[in-house]
Formats: sequence, structure tokens, C-alpha cells
Amino acid sequence: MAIETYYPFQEAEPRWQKAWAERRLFEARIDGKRPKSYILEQFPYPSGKLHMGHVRVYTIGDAMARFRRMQGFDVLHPMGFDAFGLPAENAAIQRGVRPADWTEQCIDNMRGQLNRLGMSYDWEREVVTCRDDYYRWNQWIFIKMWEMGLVERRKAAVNWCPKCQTVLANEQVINGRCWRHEDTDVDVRQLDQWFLKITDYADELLKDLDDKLAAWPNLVTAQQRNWIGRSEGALVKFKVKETGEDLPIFTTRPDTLFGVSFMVMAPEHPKVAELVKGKPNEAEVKNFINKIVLEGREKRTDEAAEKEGCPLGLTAINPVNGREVPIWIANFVLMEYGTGAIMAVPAHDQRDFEFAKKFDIPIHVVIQPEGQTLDSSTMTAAYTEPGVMVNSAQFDGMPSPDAKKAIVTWLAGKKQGEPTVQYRLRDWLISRQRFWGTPIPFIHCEHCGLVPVSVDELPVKLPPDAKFGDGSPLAGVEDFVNVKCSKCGGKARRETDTMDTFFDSSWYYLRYCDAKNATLPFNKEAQAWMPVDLYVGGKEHAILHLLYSRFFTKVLRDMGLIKLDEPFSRLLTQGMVLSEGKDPRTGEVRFFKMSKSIGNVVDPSEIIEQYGADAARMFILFAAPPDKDLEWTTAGVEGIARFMNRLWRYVQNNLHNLRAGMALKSEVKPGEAKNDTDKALLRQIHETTRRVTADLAERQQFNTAISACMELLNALHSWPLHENDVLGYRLAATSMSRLALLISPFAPHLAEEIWAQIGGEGLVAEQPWPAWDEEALKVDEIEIALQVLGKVRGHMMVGVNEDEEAIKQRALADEKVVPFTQGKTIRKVIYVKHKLVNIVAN
RNA sequence: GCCGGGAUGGCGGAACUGGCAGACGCAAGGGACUUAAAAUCCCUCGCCCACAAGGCGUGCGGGUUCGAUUCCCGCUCCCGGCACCA
Repeated sequence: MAIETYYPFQEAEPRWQKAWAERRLFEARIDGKRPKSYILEQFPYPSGKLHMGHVRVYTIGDAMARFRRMQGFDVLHPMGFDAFGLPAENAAIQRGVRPADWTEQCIDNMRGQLNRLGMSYDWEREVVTCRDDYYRWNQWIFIKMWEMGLVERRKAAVNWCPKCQTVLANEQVINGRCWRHEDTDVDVRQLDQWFLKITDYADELLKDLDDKLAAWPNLVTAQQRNWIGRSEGALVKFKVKETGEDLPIFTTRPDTLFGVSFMVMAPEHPKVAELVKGKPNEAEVKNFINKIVLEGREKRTDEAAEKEGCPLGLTAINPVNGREVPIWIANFVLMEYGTGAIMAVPAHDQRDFEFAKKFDIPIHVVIQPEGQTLDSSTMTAAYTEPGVMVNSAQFDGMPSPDAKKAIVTWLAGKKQGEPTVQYRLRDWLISRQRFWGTPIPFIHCEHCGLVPVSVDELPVKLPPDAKFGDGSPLAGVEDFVNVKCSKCGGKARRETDTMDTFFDSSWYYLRYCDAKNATLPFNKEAQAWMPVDLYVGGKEHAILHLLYSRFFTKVLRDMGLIKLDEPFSRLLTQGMVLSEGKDPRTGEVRFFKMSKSIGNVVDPSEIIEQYGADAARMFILFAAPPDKDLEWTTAGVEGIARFMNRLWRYVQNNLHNLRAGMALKSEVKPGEAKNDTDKALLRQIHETTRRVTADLAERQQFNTAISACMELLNALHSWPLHENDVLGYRLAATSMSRLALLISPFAPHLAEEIWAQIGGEGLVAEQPWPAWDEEALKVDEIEIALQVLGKVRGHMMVGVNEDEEAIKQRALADEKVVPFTQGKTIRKVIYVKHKLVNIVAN
């Protein structure tokens, strides 16, 4: 008689959450006797409530943390909040609340939601970046970086977002627009700003991508490699004929030096104004510069943009052959890269070619392709491939790749050039003209200039209130701004910029290891826990957060705080959560990233209420592999809820037998199962254990792990549980207790509920992970496929130890096989052990 | 243009080292139970062929192999990143 009930998740889930919290099962301890595992997910910005994307990352991380804990690892699985940032400040402006109050309220709400999902965090180590017990260490690290020479305040052309009312880092500018405001072009402004010299670490950041981050997705390492943008080339000294001064250029093509026919400087190049000062064309040049600068960076760096140029009326001397060439300024040359000046070889560079054609500048061919002769008067595009050197004095006849090195060596001997490496990566602009961030711990003294705040005066606390409106909010807080110089005691002003919030998130993973340390940002415990063994987060941080964190780790290492080169040994970038929606423009119905404008947002709270936290977790893990986008469907969630109920119902309907079996406290051993159905079930129990373990440990492939559990339940359903049969009780109990343990990383509440019902001891969360027995996986006979010419024609049972020759003979005589071999010559018979026989006959 | 990733039934996906393509789930269809519905249970479910036997089938075209979703060569299309970086 079947009992129709539903798993009462509304009541059960909070009950188990309470049980875990009371037993403090998730508090991390490390003693060095057991292996450690640091499982971390990117901490959220406290926006107010969780979205499905959060549920996905945190479920993935939680499943892994629970699995490792049961496996006997010392697990660190912490959570915190990336709490500084503009949205809180904007909320403060719009609602007239303090950013701190608003943020803390959001945090409370989100912490509650995370707990409601059953996440196994060690909240004792919570890190909240907007509290002064955290951000004081930002300031401490910043001052140490200053002492190491890694902090610079300098005037530079910087990106300004008019909506954010602050400057941005290069990494925060996407296609010339603000990363937060896709519709807002950033301006370029000349401002005094604070930079971290990440470029000092460019080489190591690049090298370690290959050497130490093999377990990162290619997508991420490739993007970082691209962003760092290493180019090998040479610095070559050209000379200005009229003034005699040196004008160095950077080139990756020293093999084309004999083909230079002009030189180009960036319009902003500081030497330009000097060079044309008092010259008749001064006004003309200045007009041109103004025009280009006004165009803005986005337009200028568009490859399709028309080449614009203006001659300076000056001459450069090419050091390789003494040839005198005109100097131009042009829109396509950037001040920030190389030396801000280039040599131009129209025959072998497409940009130079277009420029030369437009302004009628000579073209000199110096590299000929194999078996072809280029003619400068008939060329329609630059030839940029390798070839044979011509018109290049003693280098003629040399293959151009060889000439690259030879020419640089020759120039170096004459002190006219040297090999060099350039990076695309720029220093990290970290100052922001906003309130809700870590105050930069410096003062500006009228006498002493820039003075760091002494480390024992930290933290420099944010004032509780500020005047929001035009300009930097902190600048209007007089108590904050007016200070005495700590060096000379004279009048001074506090720095009113705050730090980019990416500073906060660049080292939070270290703080978790030693979250309450009041004398240092972190100490020895960090050495024991680090590196993070699995870091789960979104691809959108491929460059930003993940590059900055790598940089910080190397800096903190060089500061002597930790022995560590890379913070995250393994990275899992989870896909987005999509749901069905209607394209507002085309009306097309398909899956989109959840967004308000499309109206396809699914609220996790509603799902938890309707189906429970476990169903949400299970569906999210089951619907797609973790690194792929996931299509959220109600039917899918119902499917998973159906599975959980089936499991639940099996327990209810067989409660008596399961309890009786559990009470005997002994799992069925391989030799004990006698009949075929029992043997098959026992075998599947162990096979499932093996599959789930491998899927979690090696591949983080939760979808297949869950489907293995489904298969085991299906098998259990069709297995006949005979009443009054002790082996039967025990086998049922073995199956069900295993199932409870195996699904517990995914559906921890249901697992506990089942475990308790069948009479399991203690909590599932503190049980050891089950092992599989190779003996139980063994079978007496296996079905193999019979192929003729690679096509399956039938099947046959073979004994595991059956003689190969006997199998082949039986296969050749098989009634399904014979029609396909009749009248043909048997060329070969291939046997793949325990898989197939393939007969080659024609 | 350069770099990275994809393409498997109506759908999400599986196939781990070159060895039976389509596990598991969703949707769909049929049936049982029910006064009825829901729930549950059973069956079918890649395509062609009325059935069967058979043939075809993992984006396309070649190749290697006894055997290819998997390896190699050449394409197409889609997604993501970078891009006048000298």
C-alpha cells in the first residue's frame, strides 16, 4: 500500500539549518594532520537580495565544500561581502540614508538568504570590506606598497565617467564606455591620480599563466595574456636634424628599418609643442592637436577611422642609413604605448601604407616575398609577411626573421638602439573621487608635500556623513580634510580620494584565513590555508579581479607576508543563468540572461518558497555542467522536485524495512549477495559511489553525478524487496543510506531528513564519504557487441575470464553475424576485451 | 584581423583513454488507477521505410583506422574577448 506524501521542505529545511549551526559543523580548523581544502566563491556585492546567478555560484561552491568535508579534509569555506561601491552611495543620495546603514541592512538580508539555501559557511570568518576592521588593512597595505615604490601619484591622461563622477581604471573601460554605464562614453582628462605599478609585475604575471595556472580555463588565461600584451622589439634612436636631440621609437620590426620613409609622433607627445615653438606652422599644428584630442579616444582608436596627419616641418635622421625623413603627427599614434613616437615603413605596415598613400610619401620596399618582386609604385597593400632582405646594405639576402636580430645587435654595437620589451598593460589607476570606499591614507602638507599616514594612526576612518553633490564628497567634510602634518606639525589637507573597490577584493581571500587578526592583515594561518584550492566565479572578472588578485599576491609575497606566487590554484568560471523571455525589439522568444528589461527574472526566494532550497540547488546543478550557461525552466525544477519526492516516498513506503536494515549496522558486503538481482543492485550501489566521487573530485561535473543517483533510485525501485528477508532489509538500507550520503552535497536537507528517518546516527554532514569496493564492481559475465566491418550486428554474453579464441569462434558462429559474413573472406577478427568483437570480412 | 570556446534527437544534456551514439531529465504520445481531475505507476519516443528486415545519422567536405562524436587536413556558422599597441 503506497503512501502519497510530499517531502515537507518548508518545515524540514530550517530545522536542519538550525541543527548544523548548533553543532558548529562548518567552522574551519586546521591542524596539518589532515589534507586541507580551501573552497571559495567570489563574495557578493550587497545589493539587497540574491539573484539566480548568486544561487548558482554558491551552490557549486557549497557542494564542493560539503563533499571535501565528508572526504575528511579540513575545509575552509567562508563568506563575506564586497561592501564598498557606488550603488550604496547612489542609494544614499536617492533615499537620504547613510551608505553604511543601507549596506548593513542589505548584508543582513543576503546573509539570511544564503543560510536559507543551506550554505555551509564558517560565518565566524565573515569579511565585510566597508568596516574599518577590514579597510584599515587596505590602508596598511597601501602604505607598505608606497614604501616599496609601487604607489605613484602622477598627472596623466585618465578615463573619466561623467555618470560615476570619477576616474576609472583601464580595465573598467569597455569599448570606450564605462563598465557600469554601457551608454556612457568616458572622457579623457589630465588629472593628478594614484596608480599602483602593476606593470612592474607584467612579466611575472604573464609567465606564471603558463607555469602555474594550468588548471585555469584557457579562456581566462588567454584573455590575461592578451591584456598584458607583451611585444618583443627594439628601441631605436632617431635624431631630430634641426635640434640634434634624440627621438627614440619602439618597433617590433627592426628588419624594416631601411624602409623608413617618415616618422610619426603622437599629438600629445610633450616634445611636439617644444619642437614647433616659434615656428611659422605653430598655430596650424596646435589646431590639429586640438582637433584630434577633442575627437576622444574611442573614435581615435577605431581601426576604421580615417588617418589624419599634420607635418611638423622637421626632419628625422634614420640611424641605419642616415636617410632624412619628415616628422609628422597623426591621430593613429598613441602616447601611452612605446615612446609615443614611431618609425613609419609604408611598404611593410598597413597603417603606414594608408598614411603614405594619402599624403603622398615615398614607399621603399626592403623585404621581398620568396619568388616575387614587389614594386612600390604598384603595391595596393603593405607586405607584412617574412621574406628576403633587399635595399638594406649588408643585410641584403638575409631572411627577414634573422635580420631582426642582426640589425638590433648591429645598432646596439653603435649605441643607436637596443632590444626591449613592451607591454600593453598600464598601471592600475586606483583613486576614485567618491565617498563609499577606503580613504587613501595620505596627507598633503604645505611644507613636506605628500606624507603617508603613520601605520599606527590607522584606520583613517570614513566620516559617517558627507555632502553628496558635485565634486568629491569627502572634500566637503572639514573635520576630515583639515589635519596637521605628522612630520612637521604644519597645516595639511587629507587626501579626499578613496580607493577603487577592486583594491578591497584583491586580498580578501587572505583575510578569511585569519579574519580577526588585529595586528596584521593576516598571519601564519594564511600560509596553512592558502592557496585557494577551488575558486568559483564569473568570467566577467577574467581580467579585472583575477588579474589584480594575482598582482596583490605577488606584492604581498614580496612584502614578506606570505610565501605564495599564485592565490587560486584551480578556477571554475560558472556560466550564466538564462530564462525564457521576449526580445523587446524583435518580439522573438528565446533564452536570455535574466534582466528586468526583458522581464524574465526568476526570484530565488519564490523558488525556495515553492519548491525548497534543495530543489533549487539540485536543479541548478543538474541542468547544465557548471561552466556552461544554464536554461532555467519551471518544468525542469518540477522534474527535479519529482525525483526528490520519489526518493522521499520510497523511504516512507519502506520505512519499517529500512529501519530494520539500518539497525543491524552493517552494509551488505560483496560476497553476501546471492541472487542476480541482489548482486546487480549491490554492484550499482558501488558503481554509483564510484561515479559520484569521480565526478565531484576530478571534474566538478555535478549534472552527471546527480543522474547517477537518479539511476540508482530507478534501480532500487525495480528491485524486489522481499518481506521477512534480512539480507533484503540490509540491502535496502545499504542503498538508501548511500543515496542519502551521495546526494548530500547537492540536497543537504533532504539527505539529513532521510538519514534521520531510516535511523542513521548523527548528522549526514558529519559522516565520512562512502567508499566503493572494487570487489563489488566485479561481474561474472559481460555483454559485448558483435560487429562486422565496424557495424553492430548483434550482442553476446561472455565470461569475464573466457578465452579470447573461444569468444572469437562463438562470435563467428553467431546467428546475427553469419548473414553478413556468408560468402566472404574473413580477413581479421579483432577482440577488444570486455567490449566487442569486430569481424573484418569482404 | 588576432585569441579563446562551441555545433550531438522536439529541448537541456551524456558518451571519462579511438570501441555498442543519445545515459539522466524535460516535453510529447499511448495506457492503468480515478465518478473526474491532480498525483502516481507502466509503455513508446533520432530519421527513413505501414511492420519487419534493412538503410541513414554527432555542422559541412576529405583523410587516418578493423572501428572516428573523439585523431589529422580543409571549410561553414554561432558565442565570448581583444583590436590603428607600431
